[in-house]
Amino acid sequence: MLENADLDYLNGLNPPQREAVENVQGPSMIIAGAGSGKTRVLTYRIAHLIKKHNVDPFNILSLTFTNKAAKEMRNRVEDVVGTDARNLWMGTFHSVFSRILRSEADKLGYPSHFTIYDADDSKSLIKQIVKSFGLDDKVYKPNVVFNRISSAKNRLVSWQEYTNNPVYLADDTENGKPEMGKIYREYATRCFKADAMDFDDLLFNTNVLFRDHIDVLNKYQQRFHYVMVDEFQDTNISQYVITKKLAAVRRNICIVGDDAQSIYAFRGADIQNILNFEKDYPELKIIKLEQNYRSSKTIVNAANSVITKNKNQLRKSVWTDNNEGDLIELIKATTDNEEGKLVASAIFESKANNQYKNADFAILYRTNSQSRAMEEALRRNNIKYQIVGGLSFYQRKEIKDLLGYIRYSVNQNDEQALRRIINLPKRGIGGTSVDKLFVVANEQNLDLWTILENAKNVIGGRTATAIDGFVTTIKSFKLAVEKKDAFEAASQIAKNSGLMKELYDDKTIEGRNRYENVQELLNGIKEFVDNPENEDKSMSAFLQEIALLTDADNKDKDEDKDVVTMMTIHMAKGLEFKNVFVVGMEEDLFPSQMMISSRQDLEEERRLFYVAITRAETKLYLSYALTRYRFGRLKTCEPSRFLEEIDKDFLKFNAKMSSTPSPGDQYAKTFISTVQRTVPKPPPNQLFHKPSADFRPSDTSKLAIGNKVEHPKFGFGQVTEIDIQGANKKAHISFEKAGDKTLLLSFAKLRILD
DNA sequence: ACTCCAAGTATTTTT
DNA sequence: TACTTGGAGT
Repeated sequence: MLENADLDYLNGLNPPQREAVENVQGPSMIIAGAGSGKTRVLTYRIAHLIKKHNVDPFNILSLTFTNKAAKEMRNRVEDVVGTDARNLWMGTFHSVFSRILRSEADKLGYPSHFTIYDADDSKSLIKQIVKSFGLDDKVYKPNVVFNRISSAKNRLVSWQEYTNNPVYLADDTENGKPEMGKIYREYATRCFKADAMDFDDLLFNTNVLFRDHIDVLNKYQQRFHYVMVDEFQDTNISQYVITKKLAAVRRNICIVGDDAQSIYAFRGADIQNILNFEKDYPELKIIKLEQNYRSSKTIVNAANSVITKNKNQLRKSVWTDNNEGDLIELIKATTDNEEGKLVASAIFESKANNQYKNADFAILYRTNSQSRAMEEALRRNNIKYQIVGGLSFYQRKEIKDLLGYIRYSVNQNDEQALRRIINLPKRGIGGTSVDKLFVVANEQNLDLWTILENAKNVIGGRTATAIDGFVTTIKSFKLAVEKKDAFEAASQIAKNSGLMKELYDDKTIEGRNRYENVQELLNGIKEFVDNPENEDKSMSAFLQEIALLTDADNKDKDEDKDVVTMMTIHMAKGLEFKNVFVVGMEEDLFPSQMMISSRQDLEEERRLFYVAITRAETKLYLSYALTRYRFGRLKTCEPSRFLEEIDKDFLKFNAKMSSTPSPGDQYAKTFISTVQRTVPKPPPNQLFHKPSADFRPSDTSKLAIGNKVEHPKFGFGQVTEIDIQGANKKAHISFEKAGDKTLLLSFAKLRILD
């Protein structure tokens, strides 16, 4: 038996938390409200399994949403149970199952050193396919095609099923993209030929593996006695099926989630998974964690007042014992730049008044492009900051270039890597030649490497010589990668590929930066090799590891720095800050203009707002601008509808708002009175008109009385009058459903129909 | 084959 | 605005 002191960690838990920790046998579902101590519960639960129930860490599988969360949780478990925690199977779905796929790859016809295509690789491959099919890439936009394929895979629809299913074809035809199935097929085939899997394949192929190889499934079912899944609301069907199968024998599965924080439906996440879970496990134990330890009463209640506007949600009431706290401060700015200025000075003041550090502040926004104005203002005020996300380290050109060489040295079938590096640095192998090589490879059904080795048979003089040189280089790299550890091989590749020299010769500031970035990558590889926890020090092991890293995972180096953190709301999920600014609270920006056409999308957007609010511990600021630069043009903005959805009792207007009058100011005034009087919302048909697929704003300068028009929100209507007051041209339009409106032509988005 | 310039187009979120 | 793409010229 264990000493009581060993189970000390149980004492700090409230009753439902404690129940969640102690209830380890059988299936359980923990609905964890924001700030309810979820991570604590999860780590203690794992610790409890190890300490109280003597479970071997090797038999515990814990799946998280980000690498960062996994790392943090492992460390916290280690604090309780010691170094045993290192043997836990802990990581993201993608990283855990890519590891499993790596060791079982041969069963699927893949080599164990298969490449992982990132989204850029996937999209450029799609682009090439669309082009080779002679299709219009304005119709078959890489992004759209990629999302379609991705969502098929996430629902476990293979290209075979896709192309055989008339429903998909009908759907695609209706959308003007009847060739979608053929593209999916070609895409999947090309990935397979390249020994490559994209992100979705990692999960899709795990499903294939478990479906077609019962012995393999069995092995892992026996291995994982206990399965835990964090952020369950963000799982897609593919992930759901994997966990269900893994836990099918022992049924010791624990899922943790919060439907109110589901913000990845756009990527295939399905809240339905939570409901299905109840059906799959009738003996399911449901535990709700509803006490919030993070935020003030004001913040918790404000968040609640917002989320109740959503129709689709599980019943749950989050509450807190914390102080009332300050009111939520509303900041109105004239322009996006002024918004930055006001945020910076609010931070400056708050620091002075409350002895806060920079690290006590976070600025959250809907889109990465909003960081610019904030950055500038903070820099001018000498406030140190860091931006998390955006262009990640591994997405920089110089890094991708070197990784391209490394990837191709590991896997000569990696088509996308080859395309990137074959003429880099310039060696006289142009696009036409490369295309020709691909065509020949296809015709003779040979792999590209073979064609390259025998280039003389395919292509003339100079180019063939250049290709020979390239092949020789790669052969030496191939040898290095096979014989040496990752660091030695990478150093050799960096030097002998000519990439380093080219960067070194570039003496501009950006050039210096790029050179340093490559150095940093090499340092990273050195660290990887020197880390005793990594048994496999090969280049291909390193590639596997970094393919799934994101910017957020890399930032722990700077964690002790005293800086203001800026990031998108998506990236902020799971984090908390004393003071939070949510900026850009404007219609069409937040909620995003692409998310207002359906109830479901709007609800996801509202959950995103809920996530943003609940990041704050003591004080929340919401800001909006009346005008903002978008696509290089100044746009007039309306305050976000979400502002009206917060119970007015929790709001306070900032006294030092901009005094400069501006054309959009009327909107702010009407809005203020709206907030104070809680005026009824615009009728739903106004909000939920779905713009036609081909909606594109017309040039409204030619707009005339009698024109029929379409407006993205108001729907169809007819122009009844046009009046010009100075520079302002207004059109009176009678809409079929939304009634009569007067619109400023300088910013109304109208499509002229006749 | 490469370089440069003009024109076009895009900004939602990410493992 | 800022990046990518396509075309012309070398």
